[in-house]
Amino acid sequence: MDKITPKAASRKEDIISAAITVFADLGYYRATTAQVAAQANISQPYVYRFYNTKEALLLAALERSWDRILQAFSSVREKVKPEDMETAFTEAYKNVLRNFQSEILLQMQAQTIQDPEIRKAMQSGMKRIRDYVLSSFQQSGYPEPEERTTIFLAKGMLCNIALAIDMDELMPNHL
Amino acid sequence: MDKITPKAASRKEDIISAAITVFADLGYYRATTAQVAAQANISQPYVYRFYNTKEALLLAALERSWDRILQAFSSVREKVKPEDMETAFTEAYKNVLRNFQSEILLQMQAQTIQDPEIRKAMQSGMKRIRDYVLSSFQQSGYPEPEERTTIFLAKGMLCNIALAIDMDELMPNHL
DNA sequence: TTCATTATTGATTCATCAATCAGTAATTTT
DNA sequence: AAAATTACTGATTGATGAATCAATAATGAA
Repeated sequence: MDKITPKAASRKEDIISAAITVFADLGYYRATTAQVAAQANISQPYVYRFYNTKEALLLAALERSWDRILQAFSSVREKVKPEDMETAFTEAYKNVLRNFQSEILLQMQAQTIQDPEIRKAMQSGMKRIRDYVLSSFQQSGYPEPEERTTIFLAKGMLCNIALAIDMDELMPNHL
Repeated sequence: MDKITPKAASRKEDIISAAITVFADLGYYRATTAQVAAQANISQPYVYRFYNTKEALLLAALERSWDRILQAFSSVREKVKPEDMETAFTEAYKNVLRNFQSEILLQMQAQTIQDPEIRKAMQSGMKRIRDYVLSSFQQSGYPEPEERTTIFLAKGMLCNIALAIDMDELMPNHL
């Protein structure tokens, strides 16, 4: 039956946090479940009580990282005047980069993993973000919202890279 | 003394090609030197006659991938009128993506590898490209060449991602 | 307190892989 | 054709890691 007790639920969260840190730092394939366990202060086998495979853990970690970005944008959309939408989104993303670097690095890792399950997760995450940004730009009455969305996303991706390889010169000016 | 015979030089190239394919496909850490060797039709130990470590092989592969892009741009710059520069660069990059997908995927992999040697290689590769594009845009008399270079690179990076996760909707229109 | 459920781990397994070594074939030089 | 150099491989090693199992501790209910 395996009921989900509060304690177990919080363990799951701990493990995801640990996985994000370790995977981002070492790379998914090089990182070991033992390192994730250590980071979460539990034993290696116990990880498998919550995630049946290393890949399931990666998927959970990715889900959190996509939720994070969407959450950041959606908390902005309520508060801000239409004409400030893009600037506000940019600020929101800057904060995600500052406070959740590892989640972004993890996404970058996952971009190049060819496994179908991972690929699906990345596609759907990317689509959620794009759709949200596009519809926000449309609602804000921006001209050429598609092109503007593309450029917004493109700058975001360049930003990720600048962060990952530690090259400030690469950062888009205002980001 | 280990003189470099023509045969050895061509073996080195074969191994790099094989490494690019295998690393891009499986990921650097998951890929094995035996798989690289198989792809190059040689035995696994023989790889080590040319590259002393797996990482040295990755560095060589990365160098080729950066050279490829610079080569593509520089062969364009000679042939094209200043006002067509950006469009021509875009076309040139499109061709690289078409014909050397694996090299791009490999670069994406390397973006998230934290090792100092790899990081240095990525920084210097990225810098070479950016400097070349920027100076080309400047020579072409484009207004705001920095901003234009940034957007050009940003769209390129988004393009890479669209390729990697197989999402055509993400592709910048004209690319 | 006893029983049941939930939380957790030590020890192990089986597989895999980077790197080395010690040697054999092929080719070139003399 | 012998010697020397270059090309190449089989076998091995030592380490490591995902996943499983069998068990023990802790917690809560009856």
